[in-house]
Amino acid sequence: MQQPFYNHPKHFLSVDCVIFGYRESELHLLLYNRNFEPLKGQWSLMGGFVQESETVEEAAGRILYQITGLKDIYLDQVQVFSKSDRDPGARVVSIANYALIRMDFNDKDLWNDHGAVWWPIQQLPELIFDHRDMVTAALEKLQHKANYTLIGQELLPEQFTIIQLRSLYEAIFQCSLDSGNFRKRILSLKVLERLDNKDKTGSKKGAYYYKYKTNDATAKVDRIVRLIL
Amino acid sequence: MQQPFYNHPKHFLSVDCVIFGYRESELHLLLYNRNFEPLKGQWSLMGGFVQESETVEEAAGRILYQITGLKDIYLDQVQVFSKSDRDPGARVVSIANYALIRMDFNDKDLWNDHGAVWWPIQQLPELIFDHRDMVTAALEKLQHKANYTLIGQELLPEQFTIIQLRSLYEAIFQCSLDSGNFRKRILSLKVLERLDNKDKTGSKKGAYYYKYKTNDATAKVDRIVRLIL
DNA sequence: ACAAAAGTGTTTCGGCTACACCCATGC
DNA sequence: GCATGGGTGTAGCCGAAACACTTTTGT
Repeated sequence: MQQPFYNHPKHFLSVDCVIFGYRESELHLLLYNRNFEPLKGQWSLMGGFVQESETVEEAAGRILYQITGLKDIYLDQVQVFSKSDRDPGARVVSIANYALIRMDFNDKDLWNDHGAVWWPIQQLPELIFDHRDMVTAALEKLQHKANYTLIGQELLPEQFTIIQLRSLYEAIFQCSLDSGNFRKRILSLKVLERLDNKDKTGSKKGAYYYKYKTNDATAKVDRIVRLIL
Repeated sequence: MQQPFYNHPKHFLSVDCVIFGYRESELHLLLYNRNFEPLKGQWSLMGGFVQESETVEEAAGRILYQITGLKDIYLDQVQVFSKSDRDPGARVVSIANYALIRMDFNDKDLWNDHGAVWWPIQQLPELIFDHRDMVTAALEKLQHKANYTLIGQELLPEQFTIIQLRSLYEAIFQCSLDSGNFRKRILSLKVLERLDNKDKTGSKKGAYYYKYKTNDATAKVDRIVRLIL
């Protein structure tokens, strides 16, 4: 069955990143406008080729760093896309990843230089190749993650209110959640710590800020949102 | 950021298959004994290289066909493994997949020729490279799938009893499940159909055989086993 | 009749839902 | 005071867990 290496073909390997951000009760994606041929002017995910000595994860991190100037971004593998005609230029096998970043914590100049623009996820432009499928698969994976770990550290500011967290969940799952029940469920996980200051922008009373307690916020929990009814 | 294709390296791309089977209340893996150097005589997952014109899924299907003689095997992508030193022979990026097959439905000669042997998952031999990590990741993915769809079509015979199905779930999740509650939960999904014949091997009374109703057995359901307590 | 496994019923408990209600504050 | 959003309380319901109980049949 097996043959020596040199009898087998080699492939271009690329990494495409579905970069999620959150602002004003809506999920956003960071897309970029291709400033080179082919398909110049069209919208695409951030991507690049895997180099000789790096892992897929390192390649994705490198690409994110080039565009955002940020290191240690949360990254998760989604799926391999390998249809041989997916990229008309050449046979390229691509590994889709998704990343979570705080939209405010970024160097605007850097991504402006790259032609990167945040798009609300409900109104995405047309994307090249199979990038739209990558977005769909990445969103599913994000939903799953959000359901089994308390997400938000990566997408929200250091301090956030329970209301902001609920809005984030509503944006991720595209459904409305009962405010009282959501609060109780989240607080029962005991991973958030209430701070003394309040966010007064939303009301006169003000809403307490919370932050993640320790770094054990990655602890797995039973599902937060019941998806199938 | 982007450069033309020809400035980027190409990579060997392989596919490794974690092949699950089920027999006698235990999950098994189909492993093979390398009959070629390097590492001749050591145990490994089934694998092979992705060819020029095939997708990753096709490559995995082809490899499974070579070993089992079966087509249309259930296959699911697990994860990409890309550490540059994972295969000491060369830099090979590998995509782990898992497959589900019925252990009885197979051509023994075919896999004997390939040096393939079923191992109970509790007593696996040492595996080469990072194949052990692949098994772990595949099992997690299988657990997730089994929790959200009624699995078994791929692993059990056409006809099976609820008791067999429960044993399968106990093998997958490595825990014991209350027999009455499991039965009620499964039947409430309304995807199984009771047949008129019984399995008399386990008791004098006999246990009714069931089979999957239509092909909508892939319907998603709320979690069957609560994992986090 | 008895044993043993298959299958059903029943009780209890906890958590989730829905919604009503209190709280704090700026105007 | 009262409108507004933040936050808490609660009754009811549903499903899951635990386990007792019934059924079937070979010996």
